[in-house]
This record gives sequence, structure tokens and C-alpha cells, in this order.
Amino acid sequence: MDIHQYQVLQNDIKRDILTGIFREGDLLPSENELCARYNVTRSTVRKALDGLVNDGYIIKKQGKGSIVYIKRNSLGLLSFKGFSDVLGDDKRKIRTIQLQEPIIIKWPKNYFYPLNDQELESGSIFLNRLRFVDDNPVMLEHTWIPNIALEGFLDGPLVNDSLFTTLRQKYQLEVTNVFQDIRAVPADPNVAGMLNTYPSAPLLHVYRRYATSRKELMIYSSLYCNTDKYFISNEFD
Amino acid sequence: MDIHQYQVLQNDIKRDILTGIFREGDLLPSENELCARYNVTRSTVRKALDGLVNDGYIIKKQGKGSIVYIKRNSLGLLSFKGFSDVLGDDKRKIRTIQLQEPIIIKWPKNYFYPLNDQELESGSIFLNRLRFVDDNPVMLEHTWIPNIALEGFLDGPLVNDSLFTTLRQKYQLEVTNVFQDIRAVPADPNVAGMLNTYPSAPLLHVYRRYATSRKELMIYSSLYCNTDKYFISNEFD
DNA sequence: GAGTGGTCTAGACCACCTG
DNA sequence: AGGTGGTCTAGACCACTCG
Repeated sequence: MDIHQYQVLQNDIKRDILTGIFREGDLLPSENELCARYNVTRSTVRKALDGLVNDGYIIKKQGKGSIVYIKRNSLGLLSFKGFSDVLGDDKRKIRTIQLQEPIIIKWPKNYFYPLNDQELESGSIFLNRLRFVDDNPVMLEHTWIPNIALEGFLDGPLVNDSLFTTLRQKYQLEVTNVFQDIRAVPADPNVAGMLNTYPSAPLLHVYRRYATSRKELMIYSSLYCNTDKYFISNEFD
Repeated sequence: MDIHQYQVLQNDIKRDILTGIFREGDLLPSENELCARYNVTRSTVRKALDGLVNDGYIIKKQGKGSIVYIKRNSLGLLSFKGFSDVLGDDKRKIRTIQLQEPIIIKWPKNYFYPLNDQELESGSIFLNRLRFVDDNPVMLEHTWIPNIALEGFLDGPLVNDSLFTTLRQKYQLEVTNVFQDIRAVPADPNVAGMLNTYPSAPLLHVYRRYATSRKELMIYSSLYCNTDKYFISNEFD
């Protein structure tokens, strides 16, 4: 299991981008410069950079250089867009409140995804949150996290009001993938009230299953969105 | 606008795969063999093959060769799922009909995405299609394709009833990315009729922008989905 | 015009697979 | 052992950007 020279170079640059030594918009050293520093030929440097382009760390411009450009991450997952944003790009103010304190509960019966025995036994941490964009309530989100090796989750608040940030910082857990099933449904009266719309108004209903860096840990969400004023945006690649 | 040697090689192989000269599981000629045939060096051949790996046409095995392997389609862009499928995995029968013959039209005023001058000048090829799952009409899709270097598009039918297959086979165009904006809207009476539901029923409305391997060519769609019986599924990674 | 990335040549040695 | 893809060297010329 050798480490190749292009991997060394690639890892060095990746580290420098992730630790902020190179920042978004910065130019990397030129290919010739990197050849000299690492004492390799240009095709080795180019192979390393090709990988970084592919992984979305940089883009290259002929005649200009290699530019640090951290790809808009997989979080097209949860971004909102006002109608006007389709043209412009002004920022939205996003806020999340917890409708109840996180608690540990048994899984609901007939859960929307089949669960394995370990998940069923351990119960789930349940979050009940409402998200606002520009002070309009737009998303009601119920989240269930299998209570597996997440000691102390209920002991403190969410870091930055964010579940994913909390999982990253307290448990070194990354969300690696998302599967979602999307429908349009009529609002039931309760949900309509919370999302500030009328009963039977069309709402987006999304079931989400997040895969994480811990293979056996999936996170489940069910969310209702009022898309009257805002789109939900997804970007793949 | 030169054509590079690696592109020639790439296109030749792509064509031979798409037309069935090379079939799934076949071994391509070895890199050295291709060097000899095309009178280029190995790094040119490898650059060509790297592209084919990236586009999902082949996989490579050290010591073995390059194997034709057409990647399972670009994921959940357009997959449906019945409620029962959340558990099982029985196949749905999918059918698409064209509500009108493809035509070349001017772009609608106030188009939902801003267009550049070249797109505006060239007009667009317009498709108006209705998709069925298990004989239920579930998706009404309007597609606009800038009429740029797509000679003969209207001359024949879609290959396999599929726009993407047509673009791939006739123009070597790959869809590389999708951006979508999703809302829930009440059905207007016309659309409701076509999707076999009632006026003001909640429908999914999706604006899609597809990026392709030809950088300046984007494809635009607006689609309405009746998600009464079927989900829309997305999978990222 | 100087510097950048894009393409390409003509070699070399290695790791891996198969007969 | 012979052939395959994987890595790498040491050059060359071109197209593009920018001061």
C-alpha cells in the first residue's frame, strides 16, 4: 500500500484548503511552481490537481491558474430560495426554533422506513423543529435519531442550532448521503396553523433518510414545507 | 475550435459502445493497441479513457483491461416510487407520450431562468410530454432545449422515447448535473385534467436546469407531478 | 511578452492478472 | 512470462489571461 506522489500533493493541498491556509478564491501555486516544490513533473502535478477538480476543491482557468472553490456542498439538501433569488442572490435570514426539548422516545408504530432490531431496541432521539426564513415559518421538521452511541446528546443544546454541526463536533459524525421521497400534500389543520397557511393548502412533504460516516447510523426526518414564498432547491452532481 | 486527439478517440469509443459494437462486459482494445491504431502516445489514450470512466462508460481493471460497463443511470433524477416500494422493490411500468410533436419556438417571455443572448437568438426546441406510471398519468413535463448545434433534432423520433438517450446517441451529449427548484402548488384545471386529479389538488412543481457536457448548452424543464400514488425519489451522493 | 493551464510525445518502471 | 493498466519523467508547443 504505497502512497503515490500525486496523492501526497493532493492531500497537502486538500489539507491547506480545509484548514484555511488557502481560502476560497485564492490562486494555488502554479503547476510549474508545484513541480519545483515537490520535485515532480508536470503530469504528476496535473494528475493531483485533476483529482481536486473532480472532488470539487478547485477549478482551473486557462491562462489564469487554479482557483480554490469549495463546491456548494451536498446541502442543496436544505436550501431555500425566494422567487427573486432566481435572478439575484441576496441572502435569506434563517432561524430555527425547537417546538419541544429533544427527548428519547420509542419509535412510532408503522414507521415510514423499516428499522432494524438494533434501531428498534435503542429507541430514538426525537427533535421537533420549526424553521423560519425571513421570519416566515416555512418548514416543520420531525427528526428521529437512533439512540446508538450518542451519550450526552440531550445534555446540552444544539451547537449553532444545528443538528449536523452538533453531530460533527460532539461525535465526529458526517452526513454522507441523503435519500428522499417527495410528495405534495394538502395541509392538515394543525400543520397549516404552524406554517401560517390555510387547511388543505398544498405543502411539500419530504421523507429523508440521511446516511452518516458511521455506517450503522441513519437519521430520519419527515418535513412539511410551505413553498408559497420559497422554493426548495437541490443541486446534484 | 480544434478537436483534440483524445476527443476523437473518446467519441469513437463512445459511439461504438452506444451503437453496440462494444457491448456490456466487452474488453476494449488495450491502451497500447489504441496507441498504435490512432498513432498517439499512451497518455493521450489514457486521457481519453479517463473521460469515459468519468462518464460511466467503462471501468478499468489493472492487469485486465478496460471493460465496457454502462453505469446504472444518473440516479434519482426521475424515479418514481409507489408507497409499497418503500419496503419492496417491484418494478413500475413507465411510459411517456408526446402531447405534441417537438417544435422550434421562441422562448416564452419572462422565462423562469435568465437566458443568455445566444440562447435567446437560437430559439428553443419545445417538448410537451406526459409520463405514466402503471398507466396512471403522473407527470406533465415541458422541456426547452436551446436550438444550438442540434441539427436534425426534429427529423426523427426520440430514441427509446428518451430525450437523454437521443442527445447521447445523436449528439454525444451527456447530462452532467441538475439544479432544481421544488414547490407544492394547487393544480390548475387544465393540468388537473391531464393528471387525472381535481382542480386545486396539491401538485409538485419542479423547475429543472440540466447542465450538459457541452458547457454552453443547458436544458430546461418545468414539470408537474401528481404525487397522490407515487413519490418522487432522489438519491444524492 | 511573460506566465498560466491544455495538449501531446517518447520513453521508463511497477503492480496486477492470466495462461 | 507476457500483457495489462498505474505511475512517473523530461521534454515540447499551443491557447489563453493580464499587466
